[in-house]
Amino acid sequence: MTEPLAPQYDPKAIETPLYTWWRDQGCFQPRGRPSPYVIMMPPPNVTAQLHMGHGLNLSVQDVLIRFERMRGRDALWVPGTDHAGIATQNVVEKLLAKEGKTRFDLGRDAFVERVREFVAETGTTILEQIRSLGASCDWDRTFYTFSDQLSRAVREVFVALHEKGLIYRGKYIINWCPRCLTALSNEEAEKEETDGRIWRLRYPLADGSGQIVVATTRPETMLGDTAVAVHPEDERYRALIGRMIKLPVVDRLVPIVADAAVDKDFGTGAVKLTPAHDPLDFEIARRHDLPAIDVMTPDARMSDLAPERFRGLDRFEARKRVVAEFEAAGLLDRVEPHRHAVGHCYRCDTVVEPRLSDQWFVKMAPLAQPSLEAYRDGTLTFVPERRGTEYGIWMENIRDWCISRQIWWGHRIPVWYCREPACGRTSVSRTDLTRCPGCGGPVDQDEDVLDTWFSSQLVPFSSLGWPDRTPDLGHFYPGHALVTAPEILFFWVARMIMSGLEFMGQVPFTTIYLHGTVRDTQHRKMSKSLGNGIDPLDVVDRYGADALRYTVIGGLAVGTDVILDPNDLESSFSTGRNFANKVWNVGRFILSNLDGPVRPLAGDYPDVVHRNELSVADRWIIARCEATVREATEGYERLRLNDAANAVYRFIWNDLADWYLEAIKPRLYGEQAGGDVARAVAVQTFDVALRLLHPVMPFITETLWKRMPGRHPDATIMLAPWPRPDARAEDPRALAEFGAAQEIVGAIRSIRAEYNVQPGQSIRANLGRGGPAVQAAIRQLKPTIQRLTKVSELTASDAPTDDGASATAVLADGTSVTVPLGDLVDIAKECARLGGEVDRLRQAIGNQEKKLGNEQFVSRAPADVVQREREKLAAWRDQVEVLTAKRATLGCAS
RNA sequence: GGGCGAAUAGCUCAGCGGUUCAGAGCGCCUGCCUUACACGCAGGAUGUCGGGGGUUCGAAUCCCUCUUCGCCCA
Repeated sequence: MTEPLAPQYDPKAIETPLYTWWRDQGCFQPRGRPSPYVIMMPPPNVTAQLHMGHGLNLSVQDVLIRFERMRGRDALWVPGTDHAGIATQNVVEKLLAKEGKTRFDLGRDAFVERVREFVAETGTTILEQIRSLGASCDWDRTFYTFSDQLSRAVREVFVALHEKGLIYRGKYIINWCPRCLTALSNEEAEKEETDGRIWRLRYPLADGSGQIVVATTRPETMLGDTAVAVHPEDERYRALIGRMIKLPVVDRLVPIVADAAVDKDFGTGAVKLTPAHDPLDFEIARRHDLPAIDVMTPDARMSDLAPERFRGLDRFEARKRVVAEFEAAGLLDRVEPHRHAVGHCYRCDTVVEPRLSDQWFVKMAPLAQPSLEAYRDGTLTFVPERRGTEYGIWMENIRDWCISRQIWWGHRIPVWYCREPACGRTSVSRTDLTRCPGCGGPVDQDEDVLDTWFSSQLVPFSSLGWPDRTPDLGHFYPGHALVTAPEILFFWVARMIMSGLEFMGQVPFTTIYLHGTVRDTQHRKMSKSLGNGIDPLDVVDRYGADALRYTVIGGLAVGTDVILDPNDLESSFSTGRNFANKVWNVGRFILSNLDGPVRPLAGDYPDVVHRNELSVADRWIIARCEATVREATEGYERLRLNDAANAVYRFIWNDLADWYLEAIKPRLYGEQAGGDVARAVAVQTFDVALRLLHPVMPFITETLWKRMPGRHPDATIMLAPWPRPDARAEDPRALAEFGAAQEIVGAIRSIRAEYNVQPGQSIRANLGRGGPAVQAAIRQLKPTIQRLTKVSELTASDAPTDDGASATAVLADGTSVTVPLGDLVDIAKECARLGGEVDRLRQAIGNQEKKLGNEQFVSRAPADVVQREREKLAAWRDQVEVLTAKRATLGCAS
């Protein structure tokens, strides 16, 4: 640990061993303190590979958990994986397809076994990948939604809800994926804006006395039509209500019915009713006692209930044929383009087919009510706020949740049907049944499995041991923050809240942080199929986890997306990488300038540094450090992580490195007295900065922190106390005085650059007598100013210089900064430059005079504002005076 | 169709309910390998804060409207 540090930060040499060390030391585990702070990781799918979305999501969680851990909370971050029913089944089916097999060739048991093997092999890959990001989660508590423990919770919840009458089975229109061959919930059927068409079809009246034109976006479903509906108050059709239609193509007689659910203004105002293939039609049909004819097979081909010539045709092929037949018969009124939202399967993007089928549902309204309350009464906080509005609207319009899936990979529905026709009893059971509890006859378990989210929603308590009342459950429930992407607000977050309230009586977390999405420079979501993804492991490999973390956290304003360029990782992550290197070198510089014990800055020690030993620069950096503690702490607390990260960035780079370390070099090198004090201040403020930065950049901060003097080998920054604000460190005077010195240095450097003074060349400079801050700066920081500007002789005098060939700048308070430059000065150029300044100021003065001459402003604006504006005007007038005097000296033409 | 959000330097974004707020990072230009860092140092350029209207002494900042883009829900 004492070998010299490399001039460039090399994350590779550090990160993996450090992560292992942390883990071995048990740093990621809670310590049994009284105030827990808990985050549940949104479990990635067992089939998932780490992508930047995870990178962002995990970085945020780790920042929060590390922050709270350092603040003394008993921090627990629980990792886990999701068995991901459809997704995983799809993956394995694809593998089988390569062998020319289907899951049906294997049979259910063998297939499930096959998936289990697959998961056993690859299911934890992503968890290992997560480690390379530095995630400080408690691996001993890793959960898996399909483990025995969590499966028990799933079954308990199903049975309990059923006992409460909140789970029912019925024949309804659900979203069906014809590729996955399963039902989907409303949330899983993602609406996508699609350019489609409206076909207007003529339906002749049965008696040949006329026709009615219906509008549809799915003509093929007319094969299953059982009625035509119009609005009861629609004058156009009133006379037709009750008459019969002879359906073309299928030659079926169907009635015209009236129902208020029909939208008079859509299409022609007359709709065809296909109860087996449309939810609204289904509702209307129920009210009118109309039959439902299912004309499609599960894979969306025309079924035996369609006319023979259509049977076996794909739905889109059937659409063309139906339209062609209408056209041939002269019954196609017209076709219009139409943009509408079409449901797509969220796993395979196939167009979802509304389909009539027998499914299990959860009755949601009773569960939603308390969850809505928890939002309204402020128990739940959404970040950003507007997500709460979405949540509220969704809860208010809650619809029942279709939870059965016709797949094989998942929690099988714990329902058994008696095979004895005489009994036929349906049993819902916590334990597996082999005999009917009623008649003792043989039973068959329901074929379906549960929606994956049915188990994910339980994670906040099932991962802690529920339904057993474990110590973990008592200590760590309810949790605190939930960090995820807004896409799964309804899928997952809302349902966790509902189940948490139902089964634990308390919301599972109180803060819901919904971060943005990682996109490419064209603002497209990163995805495998677009090939615009960024592999976080690749980024970590090249620039280190800290660079990745700083880049995404620092660039993440609340609720906005993170834009990264997959084609230029260098420019995407250079901010983070460069900053890591800066931190490294600040540490390297400080450490390499420690030649002995470092005096403490505070505390009851004989060698403690007394306040009167501190220079202005020392007091300035201490005050700046203090301000940074406040800013960063507030940023983390308010989940404005970018503000926190950027505050520390500015402190380390712009204050500590650019100014303070430069200012104290003479003291460190022994050219000036006070080296020991400078070392003490540098060590102390850097130590604070490392702690403030640790949540965002854990590896580099730990590495440097451990090398700071007097550190015990087992100490870790992860458990170092969070810096506390200390009002005694505030120092407005030091801020003003050092600020004045910074201004002076800036002015002289500008002049040097303007006139191309060689960097090595010394110059002279004179400062006019300015305000108190400038005077104090000259008195106390003269050597620093000279050093930073390479000025050999710095005078302070209001007397005009004898050398007219000089360049001049003027500070905000009217202090003139004059640099005699002899031949280097081009008088004409200097005159023009100063003239430009004067013009600019005069214009500002004019505006300011107008503002202050305005009665309304002076009387209505707050007094301190007016006062400040007056001072501004006075300062500008001073500046003009100084500049015009200088122009006179140079003999500039006015 | 309904609801919501965004539009600020070449790029990505801050600016958290009005009067030093016109900023940061990256990029760009100039000069420097100054014994921590060229992943660096110093200096510099760039924006009628999407258009229009309004409220006000004063508006990127509040209100209305239009345009463009994005998200959610029907």
